[in-house]
Amino acid sequence: MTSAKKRKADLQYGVITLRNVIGYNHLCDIVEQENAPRQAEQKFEMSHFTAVIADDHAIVRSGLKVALENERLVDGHNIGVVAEAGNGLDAIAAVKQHRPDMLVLDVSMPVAGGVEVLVETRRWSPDTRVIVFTGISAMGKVSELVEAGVDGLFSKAEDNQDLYRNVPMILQGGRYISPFFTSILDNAPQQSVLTDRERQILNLIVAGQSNKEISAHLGISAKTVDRHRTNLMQKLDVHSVAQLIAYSLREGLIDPAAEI
Amino acid sequence: MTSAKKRKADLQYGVITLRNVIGYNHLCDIVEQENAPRQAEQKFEMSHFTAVIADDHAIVRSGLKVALENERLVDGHNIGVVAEAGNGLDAIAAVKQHRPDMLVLDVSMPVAGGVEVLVETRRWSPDTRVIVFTGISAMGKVSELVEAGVDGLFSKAEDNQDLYRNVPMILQGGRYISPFFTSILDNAPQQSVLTDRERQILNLIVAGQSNKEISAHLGISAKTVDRHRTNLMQKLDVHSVAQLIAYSLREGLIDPAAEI
DNA sequence: TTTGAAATGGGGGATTCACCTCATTCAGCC
DNA sequence: GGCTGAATGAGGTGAATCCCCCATTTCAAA
Repeated sequence: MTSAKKRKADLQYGVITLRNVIGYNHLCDIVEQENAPRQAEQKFEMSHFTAVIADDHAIVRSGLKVALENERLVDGHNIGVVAEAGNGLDAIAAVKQHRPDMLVLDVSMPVAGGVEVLVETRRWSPDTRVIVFTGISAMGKVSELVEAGVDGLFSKAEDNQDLYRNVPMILQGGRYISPFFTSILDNAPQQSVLTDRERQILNLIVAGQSNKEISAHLGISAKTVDRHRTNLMQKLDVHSVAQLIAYSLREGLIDPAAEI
Repeated sequence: MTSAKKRKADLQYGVITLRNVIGYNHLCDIVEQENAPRQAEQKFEMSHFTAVIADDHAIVRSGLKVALENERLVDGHNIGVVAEAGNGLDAIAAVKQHRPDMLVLDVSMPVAGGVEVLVETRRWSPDTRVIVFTGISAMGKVSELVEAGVDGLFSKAEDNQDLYRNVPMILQGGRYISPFFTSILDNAPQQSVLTDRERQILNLIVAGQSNKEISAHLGISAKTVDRHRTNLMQKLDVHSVAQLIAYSLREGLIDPAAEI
């Protein structure tokens, strides 16, 4: 009971958009399922695997398709790409329909992001191995993915051989995070030292709201917002709104394309 | 003479990094060369073309290589990829060495960006047709590329058929900007209403510097910086640093990955 | 049960920001 | 020569920021 409450708190302010899209009670259900043991081991003897590819760039999808279906790259494994998706919703639909052995996923996609697709895949097709192949390096997103239980995590900026070599192991139930990302996680100095409330207020600050506006929005005193702001800046070692926003950008906390 | 001076002014503060890397007098020389007529017509009868691919993601390079070398995609044209580059400097080196018929280029690359590679290519291999294939949509970068005289401009977010279909025409001396980007250029409201100095100060503001720091950096009074800041915000119709940064991000004036 | 972390709020002060008005210099243009 | 636009700089005002001080309450962990 207490652990459920804690989990609830952990998810509450993680990323605002995520909470708005599917609701955080729903999210808790997903985490319950995700923590249940998976039965991927029964596929040990199979030689043919199905895959779904989700990336907003067609050139990446076609490149991945060629690479995955060429057994000389992914050694000894016969992989067939049964569906491609150019956005998050299409990816979720494809997973529901095909329930593939693996899903290769980008993080930044239109309509629904990689994290949403990951948790929805766990819900509708828990046996699907989810491999995230992305160009981002923002610490926030990376830790989100790992906490959500991604099975494989590879960077587009690195040599693809790392991906091809580890696909068989992941298909057999293994889990692999590329050194590119583990070093990002290791080098995170204070990472998630921010409290839920601080994270929430950071989102409103970078949205361009003043202390007064934030206080009205949250129904608390402007002085309290100021208090949180001070703690925030001390923790992150920045000394102005501009630096605060620059930090948030690097960590992927805000969406550059979002309107003010 | 007057037009040359005007061009000089246009380039002076376009993007600070660009000016720092190669110097703006050098840039003017490149523009002179770029405006000179090209002699690509002599290749009308050739059946084999050489290409260099530059993209920081290996999966995109391999996908492009497969697509370009498949004559069913690029109809009737035999294209051979003679070199690949994962960053801007490698791309420039490859162009110098191979002087290819075409260069397929991404905009956001490590070490040197797509615009720098484009102007350097014009300098060292003026006959090379430069095709930019990118995922960005920031108005600033797009207009920069068009002004620099890119031969083809295609979006990764759109259907790749548009690229494949137009490569032969571009190889024969044509020029093609995808509708995806022309609509971005058309919808630009006021674009370059900012003066050179204002653009420069905007860059320092979004870098997190205070008026005092900026005044010290530029050797002018803090009051003058304040003056520019006020004009800046009036022109862009924003009322806080946060909104200012959000604007700069949308227009691609700053690099989200840059350190403070 | 104590301890501590987190959220809440208040007072105050130094600094900076945002936005006025006004003036000068210097370049290019008709 | 006069005009315009850009850059420069001064003075001032009200608001907001940044950072101290202080306190209470709640809740979970030791």
